[in-house]
Amino acid sequence: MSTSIEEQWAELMRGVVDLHVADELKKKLARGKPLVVKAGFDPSAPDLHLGHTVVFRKMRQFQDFGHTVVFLIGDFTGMIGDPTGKSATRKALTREDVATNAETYKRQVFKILDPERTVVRFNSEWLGALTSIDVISLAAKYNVARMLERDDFKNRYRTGQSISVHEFLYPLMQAYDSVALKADVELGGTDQLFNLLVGRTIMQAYGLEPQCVMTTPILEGLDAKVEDGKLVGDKMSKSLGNTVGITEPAKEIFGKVMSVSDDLMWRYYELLSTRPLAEIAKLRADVAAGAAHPKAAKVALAVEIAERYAGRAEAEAAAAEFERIFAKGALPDEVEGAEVSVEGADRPVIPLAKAIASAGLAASISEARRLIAQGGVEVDGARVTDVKHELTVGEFLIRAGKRRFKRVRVR
RNA sequence: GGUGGGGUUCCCGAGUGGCCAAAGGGAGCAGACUGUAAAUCUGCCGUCUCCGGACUACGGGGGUUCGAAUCCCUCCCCCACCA
Repeated sequence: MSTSIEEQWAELMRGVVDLHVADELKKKLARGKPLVVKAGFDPSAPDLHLGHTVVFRKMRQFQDFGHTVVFLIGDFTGMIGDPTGKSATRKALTREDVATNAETYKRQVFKILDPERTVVRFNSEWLGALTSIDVISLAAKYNVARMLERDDFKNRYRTGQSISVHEFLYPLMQAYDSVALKADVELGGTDQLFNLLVGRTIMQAYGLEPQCVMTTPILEGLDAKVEDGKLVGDKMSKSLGNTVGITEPAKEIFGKVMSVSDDLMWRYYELLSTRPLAEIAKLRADVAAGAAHPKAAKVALAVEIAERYAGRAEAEAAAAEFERIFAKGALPDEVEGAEVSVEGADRPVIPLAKAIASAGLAASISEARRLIAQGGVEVDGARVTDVKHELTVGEFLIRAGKRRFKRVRVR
């Protein structure tokens, strides 16, 4: 806790979208006592990606300044189901599921968080103990008009779509978590703003000092692009296939980060890098002025991220291999093997297109033919453009496109 | 419950009897260029092929027709507005 409040402040505000209320937070920090920083997570199967890490990084910053982070697993609220549209009744998780998922969370999340300063809690602990009377008196502390201010509810109410009564209970339960934990700060994505603010109101109703609320942005997916000077793109999400999972191998993490557009790179720098903002700003200015190379900047970012989740040696190896394959056009470290059979004893050959398809280098023979015709195929280092090319018995190194290689044995 | 609008190739979306393997966009892939799997440009983008073609495809099933994604019947599923 030797860091000055001013220094803490600058880092803590980094990448933050909403903060309620700045003065209160300053006051809390000024007391010099470790704050209780809470963030809640759904107990369904966690498969964390970089998008989730934005809030984890913010949690880590608090830890680095000596504060205590409560990693709250919403096993009880998970049973209510987050009120988001009509997403069919979610299947209830068993106690074992929750326990397994919690372990998975820990394994992944401690790549970022400091285990020493993290307290893992489950909200069934206190929510499960509430009686009906308790729940009703909790419900009495908030009113429907304000509940309907939430965008999601507002829209559904306006258009006459259904809002189940229990959905109103979800934010209240989440708020009660803050009461139970006496949270000083609650963190969440911008989509959580309303729920987090309910926490403030409810805490006050229980006679507690209200928590401060801080939201972090929803990270754009790998495919985000810049149009008219603005970053546009969907959020990073598993179902959109534009994620980088934090348990992926270094090679994947590195390659995926490298595939991000130059514009998006700066956004990732801001939200995912641990480098000081001033340093990033300088790097960006240097790149813009031609004094620094954008590729070098991207490599540095990709290494930083890959290193954090896959280890230093792995990250460096991934970077080296990337350079070798894409910049110099050399072979990857390991080339997978595949076996294909010739057409028959009387004709001991196989059309190249067919070999490519059955070796799994192309989805179909037609696709393999196109690939050949377009000049995307090399056999033992020599480009083959003849669609009718045939391979005889033997072993060949086949390259299909830029990054698919296989050592194919024809027999 | 009533009324209206829909379900098309990976996604969005045009097509309302033959010129439709089906416009356009996105995604994806390849090539060129480069600074990278950025950006940009060009091309490809159902399957199989003895490269002549053949086959499969427009929610499911049935029918009309020489011929249907397009017309008719029926079933299933969505969405919008009204109560």
